Amino acid sequence: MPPHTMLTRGFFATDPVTLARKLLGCTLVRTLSDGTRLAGTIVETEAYLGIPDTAAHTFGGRRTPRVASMWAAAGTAYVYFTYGMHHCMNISAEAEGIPVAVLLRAVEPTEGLDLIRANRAHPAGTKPRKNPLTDRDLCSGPARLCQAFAIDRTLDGLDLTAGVGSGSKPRRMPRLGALAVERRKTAPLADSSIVTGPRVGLSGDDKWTHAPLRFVVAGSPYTSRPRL
DNA sequence: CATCAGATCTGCT
DNA sequence: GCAGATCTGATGG
Repeated sequence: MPPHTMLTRGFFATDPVTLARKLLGCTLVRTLSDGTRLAGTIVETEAYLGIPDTAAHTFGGRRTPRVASMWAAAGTAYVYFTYGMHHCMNISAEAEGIPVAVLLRAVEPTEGLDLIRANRAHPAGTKPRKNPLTDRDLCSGPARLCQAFAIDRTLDGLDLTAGVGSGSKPRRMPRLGALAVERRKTAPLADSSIVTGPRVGLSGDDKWTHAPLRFVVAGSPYTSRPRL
């Protein structure tokens, strides 16, 4: 990916609600070790507000090795494993020491469709899928998009800005550019084309459970369920 | 389309 | 031990 299309640290160094909105329409890019490029347009995000947010992994100031990336500098990948078989990818926001992040919930795949389909049809170490997949089911969910893009814990802690801009050092620097976000070529999406709703999969029942912290591109058929 | 059980593992109690 | 920012296949309308 040409350097000028990468997002800088400054892009991510804002509050998670702002970042969740700004990320819509940007391109998630996964470059495999053999150079294969997988990409998709981000169409759904969720903001997690950290210490006061009962639904956030860092609620109450929790700071364990697993959630270290949420405390890291803006633009750090936070990839966690859950339900015994799924990965989910977030991008940390705000400055180092402020444990907030944005969960990537769905993308519209645009490059590397053949491999994306293969990754979803027959995930590594599992039995091949029984039923056929439609294109809109390829990346319409946080765990689905990780499967499609071969994103797992080895990418946790990666600096998505790859050193562009100023800021602190990344926690980890494995394969440079293995994971990145490209900026939108045009202006950010207008508020009128962003629909909000409550976050998905929360079991609580407080103001955080129902807060409109989920953001989707209006009318996109590539978002997850429940549709807004 | 809606609901539901099962899969399967990590982190924390 | 147990709950969890999930997904799939099956069943019923």
